[in-house]
Amino acid sequence: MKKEKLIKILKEKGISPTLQRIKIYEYLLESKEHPTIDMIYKDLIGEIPTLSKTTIYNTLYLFKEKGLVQELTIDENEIRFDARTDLHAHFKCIKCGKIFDLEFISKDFRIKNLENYKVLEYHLYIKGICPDCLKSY
Amino acid sequence: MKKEKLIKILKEKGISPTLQRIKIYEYLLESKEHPTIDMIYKDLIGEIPTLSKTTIYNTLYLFKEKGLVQELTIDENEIRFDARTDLHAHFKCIKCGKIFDLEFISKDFRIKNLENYKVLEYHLYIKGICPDCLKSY
DNA sequence: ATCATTGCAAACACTTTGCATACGC
DNA sequence: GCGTATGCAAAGTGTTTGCAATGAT
Repeated sequence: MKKEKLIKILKEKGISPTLQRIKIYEYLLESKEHPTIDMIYKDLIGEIPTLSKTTIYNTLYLFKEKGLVQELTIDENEIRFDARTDLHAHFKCIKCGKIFDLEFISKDFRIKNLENYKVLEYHLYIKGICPDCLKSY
Repeated sequence: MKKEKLIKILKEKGISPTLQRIKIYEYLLESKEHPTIDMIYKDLIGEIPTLSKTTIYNTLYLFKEKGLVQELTIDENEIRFDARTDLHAHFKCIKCGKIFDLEFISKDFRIKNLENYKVLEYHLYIKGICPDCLKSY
């Protein structure tokens, strides 16, 4: 995605497009890995040598607040972020630790008494072994 | 549930029924709160004054390995455990932090290419505001 | 000059590890 | 007595906080 487009998206959400924010958002969009804070940090510190993890935390929680990213809690230890905010499922491989996006063909789950709750987020997490790890068994 | 029954269940799973393990399992079964390690610790330290968190960790991961409990990752900060291992959904209230069990009326979600993966666990997590917190708005 | 943003360093909180002690057959 | 279970203390890891420095208008 072009840098101008990214800046436009950030501005539309009311986020002032600083270098750090642009780079972090760009990274999230391009990475298909649902990166952790640490992954983002390690990959961007080359480009932005003064980058701190604090800024990444600040930025991602700001993005989340503005509805630009979603936070995943599929992982036991670390928080992960996803720039896709539409409804899709996530698969975590217990062998390699990777997290994959999965698409719904149909999603018709009805839940008892859910009308009494105010729903803000849905997360479907599936854990198991991914195709690659199954092969090398 | 009677203590004898608990001991029987533990033995059937190949877990030697020590006092700590019985109490922790009993607590999990009776609590509807999907407690964190800390909640278990605080509530049982009165009964078992020498109890340590290490033992609670050991015990719960042993239980998990034996299929007696499931681990929830709905929470950002803490791991929670649930003695119900059948498929049901979990709701986390972002106001009060409580976690509720929700029952499926129907669950027909089909996911693209899932046949390439080996599925071990499903988790449906919903976040929002619970009925009680909605009232006091 | 003022306000927002960044980022270092310290503090925190939860979890894991190492190892010595205690328990049970 | 020997293997298992327990639990203290220390270390480890991810996250949050306080605050000073920087940057933008």
